Amino acid sequence: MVNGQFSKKRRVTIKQVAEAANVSTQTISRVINNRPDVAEETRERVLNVIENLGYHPNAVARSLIRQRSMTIGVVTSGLQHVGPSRTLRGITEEAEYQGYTLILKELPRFDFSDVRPVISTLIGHQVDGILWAVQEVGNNREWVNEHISEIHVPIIFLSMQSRPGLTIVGIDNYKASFRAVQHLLDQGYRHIGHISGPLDWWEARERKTAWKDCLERAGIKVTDQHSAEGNWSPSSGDRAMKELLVKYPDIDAVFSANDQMAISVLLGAAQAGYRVPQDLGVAGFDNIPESAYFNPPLTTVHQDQFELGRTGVRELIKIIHLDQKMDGYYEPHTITLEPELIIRESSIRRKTTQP
Amino acid sequence: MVNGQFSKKRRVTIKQVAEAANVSTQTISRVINNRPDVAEETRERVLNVIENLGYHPNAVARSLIRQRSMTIGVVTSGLQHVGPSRTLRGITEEAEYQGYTLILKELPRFDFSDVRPVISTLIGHQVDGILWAVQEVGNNREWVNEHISEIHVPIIFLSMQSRPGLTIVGIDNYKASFRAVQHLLDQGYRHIGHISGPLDWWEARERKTAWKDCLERAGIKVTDQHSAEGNWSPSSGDRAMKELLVKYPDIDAVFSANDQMAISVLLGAAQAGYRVPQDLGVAGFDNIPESAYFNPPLTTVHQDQFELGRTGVRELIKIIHLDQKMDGYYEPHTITLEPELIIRESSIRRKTTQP
DNA sequence: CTGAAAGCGCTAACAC
DNA sequence: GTGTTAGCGCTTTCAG
Repeated sequence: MVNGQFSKKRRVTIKQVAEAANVSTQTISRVINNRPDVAEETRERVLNVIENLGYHPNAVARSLIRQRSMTIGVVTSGLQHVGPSRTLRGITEEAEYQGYTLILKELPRFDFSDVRPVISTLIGHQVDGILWAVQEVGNNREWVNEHISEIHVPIIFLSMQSRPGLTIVGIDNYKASFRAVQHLLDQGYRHIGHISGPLDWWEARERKTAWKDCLERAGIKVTDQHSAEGNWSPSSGDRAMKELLVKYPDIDAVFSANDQMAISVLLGAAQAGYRVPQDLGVAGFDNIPESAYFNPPLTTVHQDQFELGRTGVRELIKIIHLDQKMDGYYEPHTITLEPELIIRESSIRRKTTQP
Repeated sequence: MVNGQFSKKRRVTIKQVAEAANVSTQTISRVINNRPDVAEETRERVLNVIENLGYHPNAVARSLIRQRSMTIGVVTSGLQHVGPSRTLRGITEEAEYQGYTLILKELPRFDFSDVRPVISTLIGHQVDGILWAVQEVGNNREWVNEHISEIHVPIIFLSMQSRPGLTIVGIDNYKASFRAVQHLLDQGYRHIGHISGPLDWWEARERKTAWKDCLERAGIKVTDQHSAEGNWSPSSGDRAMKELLVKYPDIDAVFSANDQMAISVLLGAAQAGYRVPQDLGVAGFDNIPESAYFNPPLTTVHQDQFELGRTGVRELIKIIHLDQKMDGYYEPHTITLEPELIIRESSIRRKTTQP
């Protein structure tokens, strides 16, 4: 019974096709694999039968005998956020392009650390490789030390701190943040506060450290009074902004660790009577599509998460191929993509006017 | 060679475990399937061996013999957008909860209609069911008429127009939009313009029709001058807003078909000297997290896409179970989730003040 | 160019 | 409680 009707139909097998076409299963196999050694006439007859019977080669049986599945396991988390889903978009596109099918697992939380069942499922499904597309949060990488040696398929990590023995694809959070803060300095802002992401996130720490380093290099002292911690959400940004306005009254600019919190900075500034960018410069991180239409349009860091996903898949497949050929030594390495600073109104200080 | 090192390790099979534990493969099978008919002592010994050898049951071989894979094929599109990815989040969670693994395919465009290879891949991978989580756009459902009968696994569609013979889970776009426009009327707005989504989208048409119907029921005449078409993006919202301000100078409210375009309405209004909500009421659709922090906070329709995904999986698995038991007749049906109107500042008209 | 035989890793059915 | 046999649907030899 299927889709409302009883369906006695069973799946069509290669054997049935063979019988219908009056050849052996071997010949069918040759046809569906586009082998050259089939008579043109036979091929056409077989293709016809395949079409008529609605035959789909059984990828499961094929994986079993070939010992490779043309399948990649993807582990992600937080798909409701824009970052992870843009990355996944890049992953699906590149995988499709390369003829790989994806098996998707989402962790319930970023800092979820009981990854054994997830890995077990993926390996059980005979994936040819694993793409770990979960940001490094808390101790959610601890399992790597213990279990990486048991994983006998190629694995690549996205967005994590570089460490020996692993292949990682990431974005240069530090350099990008440094550049954003430097831009605020260049515009004449001197009291630049920071709204960070949750500091158990590696990326949030990178961005915060860059902010601190950049200011200190400019001879500006940085204390705890100058930053507040959010959790990436607009509402946390709202709280952090209010906190910052209280504990850092001299503030004349904010570097927010993402755009969603930056929008609350803009709203909070308006409510507190600050004009942006005259009284308060604002810069964000992510370049979400809305950021160009914030009031005023937001200066931000564009990180190409789409490309991150694509690159991850591309590198993984390279390793899979090497692995399958069993030749050559493969050196784990870290690939870092360069984000770009997008300058918009929120940080362009007009000629200082006397209030 | 794996993860930087040559690895001679092959995958561990049930046979190797059996030899190491000095029992037959059958017993191993019993243990890994938690069958009761195994001596406690034997079970423990086997579990130990499994742990030591790092054995993972081969799901591929298992699917082959059991003729079911505990796998669901998910087809999606536009993961870079918030809607599809929130839906996917719901899908992954419910599937995980029910013990199903997902095979993910993303279509390159919403209106992509060459779906044969996608379906072929999924069926080839022996999925137990298919969840079609792509919105209805243009003629991207035409294939259903021709090919649905060839798909002999249960399939459920998300977010599409109800049609006989199919099981569909969707959100009541019409009712929700009607309610939003009614709310604007209740607040005293009378010249309510609409920025629609792209009209080849079924959902965009539903929202627009509801806007029109609601106004006409209130005795207000609606013409082409009163609406403009966007493509969901903030930049298209910006263009549409500018168009609307020109061709509908009396406008005193805007119902935007999504929040991303609504943000441009707010910015455009500010730039044109309209105060929101006094001079211009604004309502959106989606309730993205940022919308509560727009300036001013945005009245919008909350649609629970997360629940949409969960419900889709739940229904699909129900049908899969029915299908596998081969009993009872299953009546295709349409399930409609009710969105909720979230009223915020952007549409609450204060006591009318004389300018 | 085509076919026959063997087997991938697992489980259902049936012995014992 | 445990083992034996057969076979899921396909591809890989190897013959012809």
